[in-house]
Amino acid sequence: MEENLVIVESPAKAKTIERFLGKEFLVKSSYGHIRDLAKKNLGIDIDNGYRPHYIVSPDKKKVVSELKKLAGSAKTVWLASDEDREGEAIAWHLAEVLALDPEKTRRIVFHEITKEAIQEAIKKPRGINRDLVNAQQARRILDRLVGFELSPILWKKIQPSLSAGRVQSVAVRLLVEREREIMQFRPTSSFRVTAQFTFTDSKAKEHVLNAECPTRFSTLEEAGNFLESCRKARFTVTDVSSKPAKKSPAPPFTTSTLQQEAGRKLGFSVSQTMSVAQRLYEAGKITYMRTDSVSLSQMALGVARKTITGEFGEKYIKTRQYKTRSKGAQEAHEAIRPTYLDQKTIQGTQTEKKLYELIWKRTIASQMSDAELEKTTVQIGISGSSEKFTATGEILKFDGFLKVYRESSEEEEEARHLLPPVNKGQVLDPRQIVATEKFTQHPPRYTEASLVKKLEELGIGRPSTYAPTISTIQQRGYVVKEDRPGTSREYRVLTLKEQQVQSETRTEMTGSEKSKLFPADIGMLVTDFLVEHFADILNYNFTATVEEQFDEIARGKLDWQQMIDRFYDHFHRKVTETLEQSEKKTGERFLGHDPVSGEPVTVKIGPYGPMAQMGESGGENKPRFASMMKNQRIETITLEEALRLFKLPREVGKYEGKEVTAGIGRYGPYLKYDGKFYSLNRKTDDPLSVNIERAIEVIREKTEKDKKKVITEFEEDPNLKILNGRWGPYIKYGKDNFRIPRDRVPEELTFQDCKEIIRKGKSTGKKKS
DNA sequence: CAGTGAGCGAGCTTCCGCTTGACTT
Repeated sequence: MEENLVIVESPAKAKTIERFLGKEFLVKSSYGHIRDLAKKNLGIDIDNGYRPHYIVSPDKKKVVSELKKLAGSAKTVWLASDEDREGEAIAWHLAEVLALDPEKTRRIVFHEITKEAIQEAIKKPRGINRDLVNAQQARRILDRLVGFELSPILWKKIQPSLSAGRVQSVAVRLLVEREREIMQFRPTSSFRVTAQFTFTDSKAKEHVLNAECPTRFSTLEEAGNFLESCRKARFTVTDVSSKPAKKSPAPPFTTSTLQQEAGRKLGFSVSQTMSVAQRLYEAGKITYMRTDSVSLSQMALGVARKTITGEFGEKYIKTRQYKTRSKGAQEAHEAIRPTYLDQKTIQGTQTEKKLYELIWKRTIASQMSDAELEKTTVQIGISGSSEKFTATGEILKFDGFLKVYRESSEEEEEARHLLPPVNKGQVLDPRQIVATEKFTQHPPRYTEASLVKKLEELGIGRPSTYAPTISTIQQRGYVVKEDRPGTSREYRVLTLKEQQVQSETRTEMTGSEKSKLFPADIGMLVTDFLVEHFADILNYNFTATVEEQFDEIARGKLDWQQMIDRFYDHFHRKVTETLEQSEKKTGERFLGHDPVSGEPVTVKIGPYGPMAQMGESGGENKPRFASMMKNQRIETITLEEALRLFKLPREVGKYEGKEVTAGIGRYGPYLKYDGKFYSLNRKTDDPLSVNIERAIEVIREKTEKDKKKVITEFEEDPNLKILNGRWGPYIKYGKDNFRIPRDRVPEELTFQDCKEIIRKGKSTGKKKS
């Protein structure tokens, strides 16, 4: 029996700490929260002071019973969960569920995982901070109330299975509003003039100097006039000035900045970054990856100094301690850094290595000297004109941290080079002067990582929820992540060369997008609905406002039930009102009349997604319906595009004497042949124009695949089959599926074998909550 | 992997934040 049981949140942390504490200490993990509100009937007794009804989460039953046993036999139980609101609540739930005797229970916290810090913590135990626990309960209850009262309104008024919440609904709103800005955006153009000059120095060496006119000309005519005025002009250097500049490194990684940089530099998605980081953490290579803190431990700072001295020398060192500036940060952990900073690389997969090296570089760079630059500006006068040209250059005097790490924004900057040695008074020869038409850009669409950044700035969501939030809004269909091709656009160019001005038109690609988040129709509809009825919750400051109140609760200045009551009173009234009064929302938009029948054509969200309708329900003729295509949007589809949809399903041709038709169904575009359905490729096949050759190809491919799908069929019972599925072979019996034991060969199973497996094994399907 | 249509039925869906494996129809 162990004298002492220490409980932390993460098993990897438990392993490390156990090494520091010695034999009398057994360190175990709770795997995060062990209890949560019951899912049935809200899990909150509203009439009894919002009393929460907690139950042990099904997947935590095992952990809890093990901890209970160990706690019973230990002399002292040390609750060492994180020092933030959630951590305090975990400690409290543990004390409750394990029925810990207060006499033998101690609450401790440490900020670094080092032997000293932990031993220090053991010397200074305290009790559980009930105010902090209450702040967490208020947070939890508020989120449950909002989520479980808003979502059912959406099921009734818009579509089943939709969801709304304090965090996700605001995330979608950000995307919807940005998309609307982009839709309304009209680019304007102006002309940018650049010049290439040459001159020879005293040693008769020729140099090239690139310069730009700071004035933008709004029309082709103005740009032309300017070039005309340059035709016979003299160009003289009127001023050369230099000034020093500095660049400082970025702070070490937090969850959010790691996600951003891994996205930009390595092309990782937010969830990919987190799972690679998790593996690095579990292998002991990096510190905890869900953190909002930018601070480094004293120990880490020391090792950083040593490593930098060894790698680059003394003058590259500048020890810095960063302070977090993001709202609502709780800083229970360190920044994300390598556990051993003297390890520049590690063993592992390619992705693990890449992410580790990124973290190493960022951490080391944060402790290095500023880069020193010299910025030079050259002014060039034009005779007979008040306009001028300027040339700028940058020289790196001392690289400092840039030796190891550049933020992506710095990388993207044009590589500025050294200017040629010009002096004031130097006369320049114009080789060519070019006026190019440039268009203004619409505001950028969000990527996964830039959305996380925005949420963090607004104080919405936590490091542990950024990745899940991003996937939830995609799963609900509110948002899609995709690439979109650009369109070509013409732009005009004027070139002055050898005293001649020439005009031409060129084309460029514009507006192409890669891995961007686009709101779908349902996301726009739900957002509009929520903003209309629950403006306060959809407000970007809602979280910040309630966070202030949670903080007051944590400081013992506000009663949590009072706070919730004040919120719920107003909120619930709005809920009832909306359920009673608001109409079902379909986002219907009228497009025009069908030129053939004269029937009205509308688009809206139907029970199976966005659809077009011709004719009115309840009118003389039954209305016709057609699903919209994946790339069409209710807000932007035209009458012509909608009319084309009604041409489906259409006959494609004949194959072996039987008719092949094409249409769009619930699961995308399809072919129908001989009573069976064949999916078309969403991206490359268009059911409106697909030809019979392609159709036959699709049908043949599918037939081939289906042949391989069935491994065995039984005469004894046609309901029983051995099939090849997504996760390998399995047994299908009626509606239920069964796994095949690992030691059996699927091809050799007999009817009796299968019956046996079915009898023994319970279905792998449907899980109970 | 399967399923391809426009409201009968019965009952379910849903939130945010902590944390990892188990194992998907």
